[in-house]
Amino acid sequence: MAKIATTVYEQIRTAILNGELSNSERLVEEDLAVSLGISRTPVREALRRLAAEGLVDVSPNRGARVAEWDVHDLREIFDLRSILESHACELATPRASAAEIEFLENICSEMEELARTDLASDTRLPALAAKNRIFHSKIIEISNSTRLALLIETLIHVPIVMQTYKVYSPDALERSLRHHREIVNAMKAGDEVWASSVMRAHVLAAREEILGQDESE
Amino acid sequence: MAKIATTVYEQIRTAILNGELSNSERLVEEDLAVSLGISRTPVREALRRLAAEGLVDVSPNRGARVAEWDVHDLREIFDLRSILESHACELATPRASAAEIEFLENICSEMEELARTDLASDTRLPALAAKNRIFHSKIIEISNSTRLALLIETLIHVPIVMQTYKVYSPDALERSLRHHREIVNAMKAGDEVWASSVMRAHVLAAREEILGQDESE
DNA sequence: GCTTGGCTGTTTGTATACAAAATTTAACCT
DNA sequence: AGGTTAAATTTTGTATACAAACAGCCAAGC
Repeated sequence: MAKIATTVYEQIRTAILNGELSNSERLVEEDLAVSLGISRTPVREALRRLAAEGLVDVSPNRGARVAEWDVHDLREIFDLRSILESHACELATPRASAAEIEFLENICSEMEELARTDLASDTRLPALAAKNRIFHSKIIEISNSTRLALLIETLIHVPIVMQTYKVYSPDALERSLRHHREIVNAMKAGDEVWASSVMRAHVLAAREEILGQDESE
Repeated sequence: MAKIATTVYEQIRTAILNGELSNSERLVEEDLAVSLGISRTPVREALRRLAAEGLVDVSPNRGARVAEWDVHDLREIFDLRSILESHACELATPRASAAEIEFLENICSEMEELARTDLASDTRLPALAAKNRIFHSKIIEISNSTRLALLIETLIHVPIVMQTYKVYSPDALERSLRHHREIVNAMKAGDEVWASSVMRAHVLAAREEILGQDESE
């Protein structure tokens, strides 16, 4: 029952992230409002929030379009993620409690289990992506830096993370899961240099996996 | 004239940054609107933008307050700045043209000149802070990464940078200027590791200079 | 005396109405 | 026919009006 503006924000957001709104499509406030059965005011607020996040571009008096990113943008995003998430690891390592380590280990086990089984099911990839997201979020949470969390948040657009697993080869997937394990082991050992290095490699490996695919298009 | 929302956004922003709106003061939409002679709508938009930037906190149905930061927040900000700005240096170094290097050298000279003279004038510190900002911005611009620029932008709240120079001892000021020179030299030499290392040190030194003062309060 | 419940005033959230700007359409002139 | 201008339509920006949520307060009950 929360604010309509928040609801519509999430709706538009997921619509963009699922590719339902295609390339640089215009987002007319009135149209969105009537199609959602509400007024322009909350639509407007939602669009501004999306603009602040970089998911849509707005020009004065000319309205909003869904933002577009090319290979260069993706490189930037993964570069920055690799830096910021490895920093999160560095901060998190000396702070992580035994319970938190265990939590991360459980995620690892669950993901490994998912990867082994259910190869046919099309719920497998979304499930893996969701667990992956929890894993990374947890480390950021442990790092206990609100601003760092905020920066990474604005950088990670879920659809990309989602697609990550879509294009993953079985080999890349296994490497990814091994990275997760290694990160937790490093944190458990209290070795923040080790942990942050693996995280850096982890994100950069994902970058190459995705960009390799993209360039073949 | 341009959009009222943008104007009022800038007004509130500078008011906050100049400390005219004190500690976690409530920002009532109606009050701001009447005091500016406009309606609530653009005020609302301005407040949301400021919230996205982290300059104000808004709670649902409870309105906006100016955000507050403590020593811990400042540590976070400078830590992240040190990482991101040093990354900017790394990216900028192989890209910098001769003209851009010269531009940076000129800024260095101008700042050194300012530091030497005008010791009494109270325009000296604002002038130094302004040049300092241009120096850092230029490097970020050369790095040619829009997202990186965006992240740093959201991190740097001008008042803090301003205060930086206010609390600087003559010794710290000289070190800061020498850092700038060294950064440019490293970039000129095409040594991105050198350049980014100095930048990292530069920002971390600023952090200690400021936090040392803050903790004595 | 302390808590609890509802009342009132204030403030935010949403809807609608109107004004300004931009884009499209159409007509006009050469 | 082509291009230029002017009206018409669409769309954003701002103002206002109304509804819902919240905060403070007083009174009633335990």
